Amino acid sequence: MVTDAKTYTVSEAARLAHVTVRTLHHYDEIGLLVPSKRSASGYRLYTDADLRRLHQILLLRELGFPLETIGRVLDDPSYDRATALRAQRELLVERIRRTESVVRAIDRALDALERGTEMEPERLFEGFEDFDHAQYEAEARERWGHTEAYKESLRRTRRYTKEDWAAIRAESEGLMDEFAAALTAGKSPEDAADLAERHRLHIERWFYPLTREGHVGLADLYEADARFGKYFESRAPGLTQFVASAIRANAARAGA
Amino acid sequence: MVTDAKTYTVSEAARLAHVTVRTLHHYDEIGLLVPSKRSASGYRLYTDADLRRLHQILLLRELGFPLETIGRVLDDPSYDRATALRAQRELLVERIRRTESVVRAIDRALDALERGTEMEPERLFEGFEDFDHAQYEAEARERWGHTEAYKESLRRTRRYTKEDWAAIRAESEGLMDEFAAALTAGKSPEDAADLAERHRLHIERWFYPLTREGHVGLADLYEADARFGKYFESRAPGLTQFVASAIRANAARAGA
DNA sequence: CTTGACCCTCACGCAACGTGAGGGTGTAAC
DNA sequence: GTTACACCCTCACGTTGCGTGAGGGTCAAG
Repeated sequence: MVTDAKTYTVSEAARLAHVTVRTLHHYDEIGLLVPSKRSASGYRLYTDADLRRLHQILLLRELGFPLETIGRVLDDPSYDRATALRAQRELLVERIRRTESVVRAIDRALDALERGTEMEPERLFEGFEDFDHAQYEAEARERWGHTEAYKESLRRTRRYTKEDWAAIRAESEGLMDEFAAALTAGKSPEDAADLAERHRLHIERWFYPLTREGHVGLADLYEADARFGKYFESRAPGLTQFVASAIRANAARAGA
Repeated sequence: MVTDAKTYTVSEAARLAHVTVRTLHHYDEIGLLVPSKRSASGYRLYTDADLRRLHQILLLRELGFPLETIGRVLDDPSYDRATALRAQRELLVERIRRTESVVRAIDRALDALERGTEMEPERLFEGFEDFDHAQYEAEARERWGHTEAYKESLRRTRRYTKEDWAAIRAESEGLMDEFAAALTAGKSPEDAADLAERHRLHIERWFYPLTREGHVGLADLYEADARFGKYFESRAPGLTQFVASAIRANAARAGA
């Protein structure tokens, strides 16, 4: 691939992308979008590749993801632009559907107004049940390691109801509780291997196929990502390490 | 109208509207949505009317308006729910169109990827040219006083291009510059009446029919709303009062 | 050289909540 | 009556993602 010689100044890039210069400064500052070049006088110079990354950033931002998450996604070794674009497309289509739902609720409200009747509150707020970002994100975090896995989980989860999500959450929380209990009871990671296996099956059932090798990769992710650490540690100090070790113990005994 | 006996606790209202309890606390705190009742123990109790107001809040929030603006709109004496719903509907439909545009840009990006070609940057970011809230807001501020006027201006402005907006802004800025120059030169508001007339015609041309009486109402708004004050004062100290007085002088001489 | 548009870094401030802390209320079960 | 649990209150620190200057440098045209 030929080196891209065309560059844009910060204001040019901002204008093209419909964002502010300050936004681009900020993204540079936090390492989200660092311009590929700087002029001799220190001016930021953005390349086409930079603009493509910016496009991804704006798509995910539009979908409501926090910048920190966006950065992690884009920097993941398994990140693949085509797959990401497709996934983002699906989420955007879903968003359109929801907005259409809001519009229909407006129509019904206008209708009720003209008839002098009242709408049920639930129907008034249709379309506002935005997908739960925390939920999506927690689950998404378990996916990012595997792009194909992400795709598969998207295929599956798109049809999940609130009840499904509630069940997923209950099951997940239950497993975490049991991990915490095992740790508190002084058990070793090897003793918790069954729990790890159940955890793996939980992901397999609800999200995507997960080999034990993949599970170990996930354990690495748990240890590396401070947000997982925060989640686990809030339950029991040392839980992150414990879960990760249990996962490794599970993989090791399967290999035995 | 019969008094509405049905009430909802804060969590019930939050669940119905798909927002958090904290959000409702916050809205109460800032006076945006104050529950109609409180129980003997101090619990917030929301009525159906409260939920209808919340619906409006969420619609305008969804469209990107700041809460302060939302509050002003809903508290305006000329606020009319049906008209507001219709206007919001139109803005939401526009938003759907823009998101569809984003999706089409994704499709083109995927196409280019498969062909190994590159997209023009402008086309990559199509759909992200979100309507300029500051612009809309500045212009909307000139509308709120008259609901019919708002409707008319919406009808007109929906088809305005970026060039139109640029022209509007240039004209508006130009007028403001001339007002500031007149003030700085020590002219009286009476001497600036012609400018006021041009200002009135500017609004008539781009937004809605504006009588001189209506123009005076606008002058009142300029003086009453701190945000206008901020805008004018940033150009020249005392400009708010000057413009308002010029508008009144213009109306007075037309009556002479 | 001057002017005007653009560039840089630095940094205070804000909107809109999120997340506890600490304590009260209501209801059902024991 | 006590306990447990889910919900309620106010208070308040903190976060995210910029907006808005301040103060000064760069570039190109007149």
